[in-house]
Amino acid sequence: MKGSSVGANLFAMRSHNTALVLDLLRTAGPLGISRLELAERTGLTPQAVSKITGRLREDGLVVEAGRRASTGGKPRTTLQLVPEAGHAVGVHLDRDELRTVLVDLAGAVVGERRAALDLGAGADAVVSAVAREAQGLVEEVLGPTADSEPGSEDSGWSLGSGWGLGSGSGSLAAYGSLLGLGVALPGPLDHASGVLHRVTGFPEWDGFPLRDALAPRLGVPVVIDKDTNAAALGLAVAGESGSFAYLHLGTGLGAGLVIGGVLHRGARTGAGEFGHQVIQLDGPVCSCGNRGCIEALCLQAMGRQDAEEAARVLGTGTANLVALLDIDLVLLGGRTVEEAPERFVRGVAGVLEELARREGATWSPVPVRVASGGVWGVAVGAAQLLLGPLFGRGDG
Amino acid sequence: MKGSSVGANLFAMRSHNTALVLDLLRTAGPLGISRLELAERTGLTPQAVSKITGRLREDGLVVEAGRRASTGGKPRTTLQLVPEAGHAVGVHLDRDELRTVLVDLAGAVVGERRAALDLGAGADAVVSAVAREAQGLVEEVLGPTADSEPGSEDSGWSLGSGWGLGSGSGSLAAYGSLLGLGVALPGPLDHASGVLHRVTGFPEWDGFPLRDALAPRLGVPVVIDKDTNAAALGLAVAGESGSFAYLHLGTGLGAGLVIGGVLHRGARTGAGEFGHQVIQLDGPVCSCGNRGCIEALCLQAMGRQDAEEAARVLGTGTANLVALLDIDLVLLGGRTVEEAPERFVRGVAGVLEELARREGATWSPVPVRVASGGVWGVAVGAAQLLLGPLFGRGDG
DNA sequence: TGCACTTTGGCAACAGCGTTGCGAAAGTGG
DNA sequence: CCACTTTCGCAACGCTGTTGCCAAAGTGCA
Repeated sequence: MKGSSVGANLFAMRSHNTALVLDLLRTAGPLGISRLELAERTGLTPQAVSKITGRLREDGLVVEAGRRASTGGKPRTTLQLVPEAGHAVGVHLDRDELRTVLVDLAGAVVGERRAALDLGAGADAVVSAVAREAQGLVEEVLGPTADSEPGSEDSGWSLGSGWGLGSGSGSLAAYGSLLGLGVALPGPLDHASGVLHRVTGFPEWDGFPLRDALAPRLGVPVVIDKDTNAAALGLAVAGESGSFAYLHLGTGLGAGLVIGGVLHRGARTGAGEFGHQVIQLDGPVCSCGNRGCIEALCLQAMGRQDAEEAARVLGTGTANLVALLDIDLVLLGGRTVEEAPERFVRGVAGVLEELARREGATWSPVPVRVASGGVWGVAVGAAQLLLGPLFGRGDG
Repeated sequence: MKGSSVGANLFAMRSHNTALVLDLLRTAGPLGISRLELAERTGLTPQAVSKITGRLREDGLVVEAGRRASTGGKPRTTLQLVPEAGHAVGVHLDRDELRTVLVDLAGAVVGERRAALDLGAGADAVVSAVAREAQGLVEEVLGPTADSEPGSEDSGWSLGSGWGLGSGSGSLAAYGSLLGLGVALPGPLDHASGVLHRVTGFPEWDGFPLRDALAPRLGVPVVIDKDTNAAALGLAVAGESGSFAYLHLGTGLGAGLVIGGVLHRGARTGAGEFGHQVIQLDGPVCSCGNRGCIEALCLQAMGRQDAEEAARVLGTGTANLVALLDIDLVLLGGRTVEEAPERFVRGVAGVLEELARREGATWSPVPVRVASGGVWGVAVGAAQLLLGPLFGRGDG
């Protein structure tokens, strides 16, 4: 579990640099970016960038897009990511609904589905529903399986193949551009092993190996994570740089932490436990059994229709978090926030501003914003569990 | 400020692998470690390890130490770090005293000094005192400057030279093995620029460029950091692996966070602000102007001689931190802890155990221990600000 | 005592990485 | 039309870790 206690070799170096270049190409979007600009921003020499982008072009991930205006010499040729060269399915498994998206390499949502779901209906029913939605969405957007075209389409290359999952089996294995499927859901779980722990309110899920139940059935890699982590990862990939906290107000109250551009999961995927931070010693009893948790105080205030107090409670907890980690930004999301975004932003920002004023801080207070992505944010972030590693985000 | 947005080249790869090998050699201690064992633990091939250790031996950092027992073939040759090949000075600048240590490459303290000091005596006096103590300690332990031996001792190599600080100037520049000096002190400060901000209780230090005041005078690199960060770094280098929090109870109450083996400073060296976490909404007024801070509640309880309550307050704040970051270990240190270690350990551990019990946790509660290092821990950690980068710890 | 066997670790050749030197390509501007 | 600027690829290079091979240095059995 030590940070980077593993030796580097040439392959690792190439992967690192390739991911760096791909990430810049992705960020540049449809406008493209020139080789020299890539060189400046990575610190690599122009020649190294040429070699790397040459490989990417051979692999079909990148194409030349156009030319910049000349500044007195040969104009720069811009390069562009080929979005359809890679896809990932993202699934947001919530207590009462199932949102599924198909995301391309550029991070664009190219298809989405929504279905009602009862998390308490049992493992078989839920796993089947996820498989059905994912398969349906992929077929709808990417068309029928490539198998149906018998001509040996030997254009050489595909991102999704060769994952050693018994290729050929599984309903989605034939889609060459499909990297896999990410599933985001609430309860405590273990990202590394893909096993659930005590999904709150649904004891029958305790210990269920969700990843290993889905992967063989679909024939593509599956990654699972907490909903808050997925949303935070999605925001990080979408362009929020540095260190930030994503606070999710839905059925519960959780956080996703991105520290230095990297999602922080903790040793047991337990990081981000925000709702049960105690900010009122001997306060009201919470559903978790403890007293004075942020969640209990927040719910109590909301029950009294006292939105001001709820925002103050949330703000105090956020101020603790901001001070402890010295982060740059706070993003709010989740159903409850979507209902009255400005109120929560103002409430939380108010507490942080007062704190900064009181300390006579030399820095301006940490900004508070509503997270982009809306109700689909978690599903998109789930897809980024597979796309992120290509760009050097996450544990790939 | 993005994590690792910089391209890697062969030099970077070599540095990384060399640091990895050096770290394992350091950890192995005087017993030594064989080339094959290094290969297994780094994932490098034996031949690569042979090349790396060959360079280190040429540079005088490593020597062959002995042989292991044979297991049916040629016995493994063990390698050992040469501790005296590198040194660093660590300074703990506290409100009323100045502790200075000289640490060798293996992390052993080879000299220490303690002097009374008044942080309010003004910048000149304090800077002079630091310079005097450091210079005195180095001369005492390492002997008179190498300059005094005119014979061209061209054994080739030295860690400390060539730092581009106008070599030759400064009283310590002539010690080839001296990597530099680390200074740890309480107040808010900026690690990157080496500038102090509002050292609590001493407004005259606001904005003082401590690093740039010391470095030219001593002629060696100087790094400054918060006392809690230095102590945490020292513990990480000393062998505490994974993620942990170091809680320092001295004049104030602060924390140092090590996440995944790496010290987390935050964007403005502000991370670890623990004493002013609010855990009692509308609680008693704190010196910081806020209400219900851990520090205020703790001091209040201590004032009532209520050590139980103080430990419970500390435990509650610690439980918040542990849950938020999902860390593996809590270490306690500082003068107040040294006075009654067991009481604090039991108090904090009690809160964490109760929490785990209430949640019916599948994992055992996070362990709580007293930090090794005692009252010299901060000074040793300050020295590790310079030694750590050699072993891949920190921003070197 | 001798010989087969095991294990270590260095030498030499190698493949792959980014780097450097150089030149062709493709513009601008007088 | 030509000098100049800038981009970017080819070829040679230096350096990295890797592989194949072999000497060195032990153990264990006949």
